[in-house]
Amino acid sequence: MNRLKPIIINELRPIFEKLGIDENHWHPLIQTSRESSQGDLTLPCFPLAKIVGKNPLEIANSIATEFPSVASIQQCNAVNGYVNFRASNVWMFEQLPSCTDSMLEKKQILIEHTSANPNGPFHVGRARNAILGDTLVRLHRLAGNEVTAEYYVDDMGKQVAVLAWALEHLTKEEVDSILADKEADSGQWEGKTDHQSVRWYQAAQSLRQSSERKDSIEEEITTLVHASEHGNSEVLRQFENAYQPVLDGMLETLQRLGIQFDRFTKESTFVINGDVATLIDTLKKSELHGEAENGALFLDLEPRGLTGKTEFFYCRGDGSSLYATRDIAYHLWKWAQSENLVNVLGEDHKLQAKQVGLTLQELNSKAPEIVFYSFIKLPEGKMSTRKGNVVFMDDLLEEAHGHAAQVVQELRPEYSHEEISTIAEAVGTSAVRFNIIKVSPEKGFTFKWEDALAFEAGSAPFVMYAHTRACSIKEKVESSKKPSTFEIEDFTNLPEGCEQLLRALMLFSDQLDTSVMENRPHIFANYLLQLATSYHAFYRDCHVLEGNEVNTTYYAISEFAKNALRKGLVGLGITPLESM
RNA sequence: GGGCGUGUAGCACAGCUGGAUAAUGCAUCGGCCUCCUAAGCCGAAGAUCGCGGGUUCGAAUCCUGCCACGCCCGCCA
Repeated sequence: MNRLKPIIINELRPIFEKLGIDENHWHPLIQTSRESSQGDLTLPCFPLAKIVGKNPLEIANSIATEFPSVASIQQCNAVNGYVNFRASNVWMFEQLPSCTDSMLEKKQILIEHTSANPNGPFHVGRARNAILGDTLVRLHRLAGNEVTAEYYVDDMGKQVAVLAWALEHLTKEEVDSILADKEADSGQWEGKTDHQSVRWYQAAQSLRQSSERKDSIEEEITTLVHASEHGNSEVLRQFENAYQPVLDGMLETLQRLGIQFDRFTKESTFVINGDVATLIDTLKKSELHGEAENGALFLDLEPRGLTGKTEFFYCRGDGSSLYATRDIAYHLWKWAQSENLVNVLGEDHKLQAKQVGLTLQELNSKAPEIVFYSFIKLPEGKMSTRKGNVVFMDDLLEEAHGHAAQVVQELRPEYSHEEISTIAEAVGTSAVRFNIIKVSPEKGFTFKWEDALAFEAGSAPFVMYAHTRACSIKEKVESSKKPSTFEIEDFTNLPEGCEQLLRALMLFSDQLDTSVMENRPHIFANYLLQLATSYHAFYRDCHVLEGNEVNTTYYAISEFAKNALRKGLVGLGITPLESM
């Protein structure tokens, strides 16, 4: 309804000039109505009462009385000190072709997300990052922004080192015997590289903890880590051979969720090309610079507002860099690639991100925008690969597919196996995505199968179904032979469901823009539920096909809604289906 | 101990730059397929918005104290 604002403001201007109230006072008061039954936009007059020394009810009344009659506004009335404006049906109908267009200025943006260590299969704990990140990518694209989706590959450091060490030193038999006391692998994912490699990683983790060899193993791993951090190309190649198959497996899983990346940037890049060394030299010259007894270097960020432990270490005593140091080098590089940066990070990275951001500012660069999210827990508690307390994304998606197939089978027994499988895949993956994306990221999230696989109202299939109904109408209209048509000429008295849908469509760009501006996809997800609900109401009240007659007005509205639904679904990474 | 976040019906969740009767879904109870796909629609019931103070014409929303839960406070990544 933001498109209605300029119209209203135009008409209000002379009225407020007469009242002697400055634009700065009344302009920002105009807001979307809380109660849509009252109107579309509302102007509360309470704050104005003080300025002119009048009763707010009086002010509201006089504004409403003086408000001229305009084609775009159906109604302007005063209630309890509020002035309510209601858009006219004709105006809304005219707006339909452009209702999905974002009103924001287009920008260039680099979104880094997921960036999970390639040391094992994707689990649902990591899924929130990937789904949140990918949805942001999609919504920014829907809003017309030029987006690069980027994955930062952690190709050095301890986790990869452990994996590389294990692959070099352990045979399959050794791995099997070390993991023998663990729950047996179902074997379902035997052919998938990430599931294979993770067994070596787990075996190594087990040895590091309890075997007699643990000290020597630790030493070997530490040697590898340090070699990688000094840019040792042979070790880095060994690492790559270890992690690449795992990463490929993870990406395969993500692909199934519709998640893809434009670019992969390796952490080691900035060690090898000297950026990290240059950065360390620069930081040494900072006025915040400090040095520990063993030669390790830090920045004291206290003067920049950090509290608690304010030393931020960027260089070890042996001269090697730390993860955060490389991250800063990476960010300096990213700023050269794009005007806007967004990172998606777990809440455990808050302090780290603060340190990186402050240091970037210290270097006359900027801190990126960051979307933080809380972790996904399981009902049994925190997810932990070591304890085997994980739900693998592959298992989840398989389960979702199976469950969806069962539902389709029951609901549409006439469909072929292939049709059922296609629908089940779309419904299953979409439901998983939607289940995670519809809640605000800072909210703690407990993963429950029953929620992920709930296909009723409030879920992805609910929205998909609205789209399907619209597709079905289109097909019926197109296949009916030379239907007679009629259109509605009087828009003043449309059925409730029709008005509701028009109103919902008018909110598309508002909601998309807010969602994109604030980087909060759940806003748009919830809006899409509202849009679907409204379409169902329209479907209930307005029949496009009545006998052999096509109501072209309704048909036009249905088509615009179908388009909006499709765009919205794609924006959330949900697969729009023609039939389901 | 310090920092950040969360606390809204039985469950889950929206609303948080202060505004009207706190929105939605699940679960519960009742109704709708001779009518474009019932994965839908209609209705009922269900909320001391964690607790206490404060600011205000007006507080779920802002301030403050307390309580509960989560995350962080590595020369790890």
